[in-house]
Amino acid sequence: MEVNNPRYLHQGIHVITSIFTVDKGVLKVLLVKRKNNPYKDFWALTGGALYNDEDLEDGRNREIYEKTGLKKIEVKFSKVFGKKDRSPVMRMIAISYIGIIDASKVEIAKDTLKTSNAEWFEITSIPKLAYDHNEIIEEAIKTLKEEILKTDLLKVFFPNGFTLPELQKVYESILGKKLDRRNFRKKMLSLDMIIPTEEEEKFVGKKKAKIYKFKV
Amino acid sequence: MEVNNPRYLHQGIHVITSIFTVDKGVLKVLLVKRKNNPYKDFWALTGGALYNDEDLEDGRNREIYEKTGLKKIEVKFSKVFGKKDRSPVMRMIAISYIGIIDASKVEIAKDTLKTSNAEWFEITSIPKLAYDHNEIIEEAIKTLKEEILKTDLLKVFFPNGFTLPELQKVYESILGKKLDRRNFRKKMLSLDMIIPTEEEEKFVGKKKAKIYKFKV
DNA sequence: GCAAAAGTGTTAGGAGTACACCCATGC
DNA sequence: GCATGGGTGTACTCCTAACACTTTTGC
Repeated sequence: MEVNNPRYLHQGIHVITSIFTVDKGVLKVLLVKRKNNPYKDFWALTGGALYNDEDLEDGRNREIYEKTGLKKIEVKFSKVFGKKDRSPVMRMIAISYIGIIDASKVEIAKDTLKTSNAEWFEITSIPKLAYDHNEIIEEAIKTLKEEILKTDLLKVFFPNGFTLPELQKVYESILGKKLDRRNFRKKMLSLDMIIPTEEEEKFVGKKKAKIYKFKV
Repeated sequence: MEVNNPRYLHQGIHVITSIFTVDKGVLKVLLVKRKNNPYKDFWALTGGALYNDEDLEDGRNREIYEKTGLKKIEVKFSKVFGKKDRSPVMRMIAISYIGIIDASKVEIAKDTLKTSNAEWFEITSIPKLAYDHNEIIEEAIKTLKEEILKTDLLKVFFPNGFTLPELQKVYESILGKKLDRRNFRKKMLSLDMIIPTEEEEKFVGKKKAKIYKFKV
């Protein structure tokens, strides 16, 4: 490879994570406000340019940390975006991931080196974003809906266990549709992903539900 | 983004396609022999570095063309490879795709600007390849097995239609296992991907099989 | 006793898998 | 008539989806 061929110069890799949460039954995505050009003062997904001395996964985690203060987020790959003009500065490829956290349990840094704000936006009211991030979010939402049916991504909401009705509400919020209680229960138990505990809910003005946990 | 931050410099994107074929019931992958460093005289998958003035898909097609003379290959995305040291020259991310062609119907250029040879290798006897291409092929084979069950990638073998036993043999070669004739037929017909024609096989010393075509 | 939410079982349809026999052809 | 390979049907299992009644609790 002729490193100095001008056609190879000035290329980079964006590592971008669509971080979701469910807040009072509503699916939201975390957006940060950019301090710098390009797209100064635009809202954007968390992410940025990969360094040339770090693995892809490390760069992604670093970007999440730098722009939100969050560490150790479990993510899944979503898609690659490679239009030549997707960045106005230079040629950037984007590798897109999804993650999900419990917004009520974490503190998001609102003012960082590169961001002046951070907010949770309902996915039905996302503003015009920097770069092609609107398109990236759309694909990320599709990936999210597929992944929660195959993995235990949602365990972040229930570090101390959950009742099946609670879990079902989170699924319904993300999938955007009602599920049948009996079928949901059957499905979850058949996936071999959760186990019942001896505990029950407390202090509720109704029948107490049994508490489950995700398997380790 | 500070374009001149040294940590952003010298990065590039490999666009790599594992091109498969089935030849006399054996799954093979196309490898080319490199003329230049790094990995001079090593066998490698078809692919190379993306230019900074072309879309990802265009770069992938250009690389296939430059290294094999092939045009218009339909491909599917496989995986991203992002270890920081996967190239000894500079930091390169690899975007990996799969494709499949009928080796008997195309002429592969054996001597190009960057390659001194091109051969079909059985996937059970692949040599030590350039870069991390051995790992990329392994993942590509997984992707291939998934995709042929969901898409009409195999239509390249049958431009003039096919009988179900013929099609089944190709599936068996790729999946590496025998399939039940009755179940295969049911599955194929239920996928709504093929349609029967009025024709039959000719000149065979046995019962004539009906000829099918892939839907447009 | 009543409102609120949890828990439970059955049935029907579709997909996958396993398996055995008859049919058309060329020799 | 026999060897070769094509064509077909049935039964079982599993998963999905639709659907209604009973139980526990707090007030």
